[in-house]
Amino acid sequence: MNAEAWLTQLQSNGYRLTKARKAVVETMAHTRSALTPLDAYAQARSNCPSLGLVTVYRTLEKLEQLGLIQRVHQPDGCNAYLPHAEGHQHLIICQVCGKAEYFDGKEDLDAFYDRVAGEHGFTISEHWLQLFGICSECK
Amino acid sequence: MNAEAWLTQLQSNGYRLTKARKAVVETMAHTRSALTPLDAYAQARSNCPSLGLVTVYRTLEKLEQLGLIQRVHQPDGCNAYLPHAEGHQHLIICQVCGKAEYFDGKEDLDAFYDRVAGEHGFTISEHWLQLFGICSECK
DNA sequence: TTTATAATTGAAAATGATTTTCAATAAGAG
DNA sequence: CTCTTATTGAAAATCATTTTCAATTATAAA
Repeated sequence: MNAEAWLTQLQSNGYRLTKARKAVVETMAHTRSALTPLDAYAQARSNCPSLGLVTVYRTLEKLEQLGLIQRVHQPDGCNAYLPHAEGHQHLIICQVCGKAEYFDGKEDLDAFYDRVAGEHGFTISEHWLQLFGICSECK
Repeated sequence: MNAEAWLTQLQSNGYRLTKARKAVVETMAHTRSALTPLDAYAQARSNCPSLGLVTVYRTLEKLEQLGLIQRVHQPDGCNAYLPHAEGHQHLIICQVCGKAEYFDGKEDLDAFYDRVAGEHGFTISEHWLQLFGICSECK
């Protein structure tokens, strides 16, 4: 998608552009499904065979800190990452192929969240909404 | 809450009622906040000082299989458990004291879920909705 | 360009959570 | 009460992740 922009972002934050980092960025910036460190490692090694798993962990950590990727929680694990989408905080995920898409439900949900929060006497600071199922291609 | 019923449930599934199991059941059945294995271990040991952490893991596994507890995913970890609530699949959780409450939003949300699923060409089999914030007591 | 320096690397060791192994114990059927 | 077998806790094993460290390499300065 915008691997170039990610590299620029890394560089402007004082990080050096190495072959290993470029390979991980390339992988993460283009993925359509959430990748675990091991997934990213396997894919990125085709661009950089000498890549070590440790570097994948370190790069994912930096990308998350810069807000370029985000951790995705799923029934079968919580250590996979997707490109972060600004203002689209909800996810719909295919449990067969793993494809993840963001959707925005702000208008529909905010009033509902407020009502629930009020009923329980809570002040809400964060919310998670994720739908799991099967995409049209996997049906 | 219904620790007795949980013990009956365990027994009728062929499991023996031991002091260690009773202590873990007592803890999990009454908790108002999600407990990690270590949390449950610390609490249950006041009822059964000889209790081992391994037995906590084994008991939580059985309780989950029987549908008496469920795993709760939170920003700071995904290995905590709450009593399972039938038909109330949504959670609102206090990030200060950890208190968790279920809420039912079926009528409000099902149509929305259907619309999103349709727009993305998905068939939905499961959904997660969780609100995080601060409860009235912690404000 | 070349050089110098400090960030980055991959391998190996360390860590921390969870699981497995195993001999001793104890629940519960008879 | 006795016997059988599930269950126990401790220790060892495993697995994902993090840290350590000497070697490498990106990049700023000469």
